[in-house]
Amino acid sequence: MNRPKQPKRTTIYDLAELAGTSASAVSAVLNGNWKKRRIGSQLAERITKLAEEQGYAVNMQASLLRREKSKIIGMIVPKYDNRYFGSIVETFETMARERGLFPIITCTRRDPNLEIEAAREMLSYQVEWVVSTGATDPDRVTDLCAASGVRSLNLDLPGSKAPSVISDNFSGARELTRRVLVNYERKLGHRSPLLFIGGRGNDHNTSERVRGFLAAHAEMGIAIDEHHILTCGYAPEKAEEALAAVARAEGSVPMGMFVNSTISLEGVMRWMTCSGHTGAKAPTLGCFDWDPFVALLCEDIEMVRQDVPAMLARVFDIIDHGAHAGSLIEIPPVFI
Amino acid sequence: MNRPKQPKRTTIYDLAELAGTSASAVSAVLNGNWKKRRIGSQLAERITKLAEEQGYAVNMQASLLRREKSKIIGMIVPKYDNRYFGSIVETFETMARERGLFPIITCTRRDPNLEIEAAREMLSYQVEWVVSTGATDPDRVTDLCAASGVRSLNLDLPGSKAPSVISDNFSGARELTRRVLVNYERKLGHRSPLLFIGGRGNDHNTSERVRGFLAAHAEMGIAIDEHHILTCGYAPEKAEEALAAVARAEGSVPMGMFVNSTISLEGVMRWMTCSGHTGAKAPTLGCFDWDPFVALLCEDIEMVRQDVPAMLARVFDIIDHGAHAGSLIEIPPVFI
DNA sequence: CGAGTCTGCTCAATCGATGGAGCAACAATT
DNA sequence: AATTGTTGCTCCATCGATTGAGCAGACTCG
Repeated sequence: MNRPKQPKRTTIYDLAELAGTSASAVSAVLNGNWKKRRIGSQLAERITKLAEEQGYAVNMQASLLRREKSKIIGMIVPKYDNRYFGSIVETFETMARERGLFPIITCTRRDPNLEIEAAREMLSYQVEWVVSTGATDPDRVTDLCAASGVRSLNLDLPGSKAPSVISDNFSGARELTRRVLVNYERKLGHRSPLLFIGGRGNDHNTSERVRGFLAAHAEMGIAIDEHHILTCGYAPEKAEEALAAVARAEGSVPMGMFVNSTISLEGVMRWMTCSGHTGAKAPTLGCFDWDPFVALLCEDIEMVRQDVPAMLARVFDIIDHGAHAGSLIEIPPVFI
Repeated sequence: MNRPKQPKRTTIYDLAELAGTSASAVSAVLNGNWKKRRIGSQLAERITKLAEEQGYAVNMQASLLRREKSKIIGMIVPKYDNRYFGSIVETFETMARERGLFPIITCTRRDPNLEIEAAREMLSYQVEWVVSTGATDPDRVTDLCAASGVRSLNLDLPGSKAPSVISDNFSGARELTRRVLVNYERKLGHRSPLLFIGGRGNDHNTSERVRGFLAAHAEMGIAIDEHHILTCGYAPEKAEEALAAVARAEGSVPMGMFVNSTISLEGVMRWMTCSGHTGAKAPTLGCFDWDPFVALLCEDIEMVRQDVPAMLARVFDIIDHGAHAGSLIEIPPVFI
């Protein structure tokens, strides 16, 4: 730093004074429409240089207050603790920036109140769009946004009042179940129904995956034990406890499982480790989600990878070109 | 929605008109200092109810423009693809909110230009602090911020011009190395030097970890092969290639390794899988970072977990109470 | 030469919220 | 009755950038 530290930030008025010109000329030059405003190129250059020297940065608050569009886009996301949401956020940020939008992301830790709180805060920042990812109650967010004339959009979990982009849970789950059933038969020499674990029974994704799970069993003529559909929630502890409970009640646990997310898988694996179901005694697994370490380290698991790039491409397609309020776009997940 | 959709957002002027009062009364009521401004409680209540009914949300742009402090705090983060950065971001968000700060987070994908670009953008939004996490060139960010009178702070990787909060890499690496050396001896019946892989040779964390790695070897009287310190970068592919290159050149690879991050570990495991170093032939591993699936699935690995809550506690301690510009705070990582 | 056009700029209102200053109206005190 | 104090509000300048309107001066053309 060769300049004395400013007590206040440099403004266009400071630059105008330094350049011996007016604030509006400075503004026009710095936001690029000086040609339209017929500012001479010499003056433009002088102002640009001065701005650089002074380390000038627009005051967005002032700029946005005056402008009609904020170019800010908000995203609500439940957690950062798995690859799926991580890549959603990273892709979202990148794609938003490519379009000249400024992304604001808030993690709501699966707390419905925080979701609303976060949405409200985003509205205060004049966001143009709110993307609710995996929201517990997306329609409430949509209502809140609509009341302020802000458009919204659901990702991962659908809502009824805004367009939704989600994975094709039914087809993905059916295919995943098929594969696990085949693996199971190959390994143990006989057919047997799988156990479904993880997720919330009343969320769309989980119920669609259960439907796919049941369809695959039906296709292969395998009867299912309804007690083995454990939609116990997403937290690892829940899955761990649910399996332990089944083991306690029935003396054993099915040796083939459909796990609804990597988060639940963490609980399943904890249970496997604690109860000694490892190595040869490890169950045949399928997981509706992907993690690189599991893919590398786990012998007997089939993973579906949700197609995050395709999902976000659709999200921005809707942002750029619109969609019907209740439309549901289902993106096929990828098998590796 | 029982109200017609507003073409424009509700402002305090709209509310003032509806309540038959002035905008300043509305403002005073809604930002909570109506007692100081001697607004009657009946009017206050009426305004509050109206605001609720109309779904009013302050225009932060206008509010911040007028106020002296923005209460916005920025964080730059390299990636969202591992648990370490994920929990940094999640903890940061939570702690910022607890203090009434609004967090803005940008992922720079380890691109030095994006780091500067992101910092510049944050300055435009009048952030009060910028936290550079794992930044390639943190001092450049600090300079940029200082030129606008904005304070900054480094996390994970230190800089020389702003206070830095990092892991105690030396002690952590020394202890981790000791443990892996012991595990190796227990498993194979003899002592042998480990291979170090991952990270950038010229970054502070990596060089400190190498120092700890060497110290542990020296303590135990084990000589090291300098060719086996592979600071090949962070990307998984780099680690994979580096190991393949050693195998090609020397015919084999040391059966004990110190891996510098989970990202590099991903590459190491890919190499292990591809080259058949699994099961009994798997190397004894240590990883300076933690991942739940690795911890559960990998037999022969020792992991250090960086103490994210403690690190962020110190970060906010500095934000709340200050620290010297160049101070370096080292947080001991946790062994599980 | 005067009217019209073009160039290069400045003026001033504006966005919405905030807060210092001030003004009625009424109560309390001397 | 005159003064002082209190309550409950309103007025208006302000934050910094943007933009429609407008104004000199130079240049063009019939």
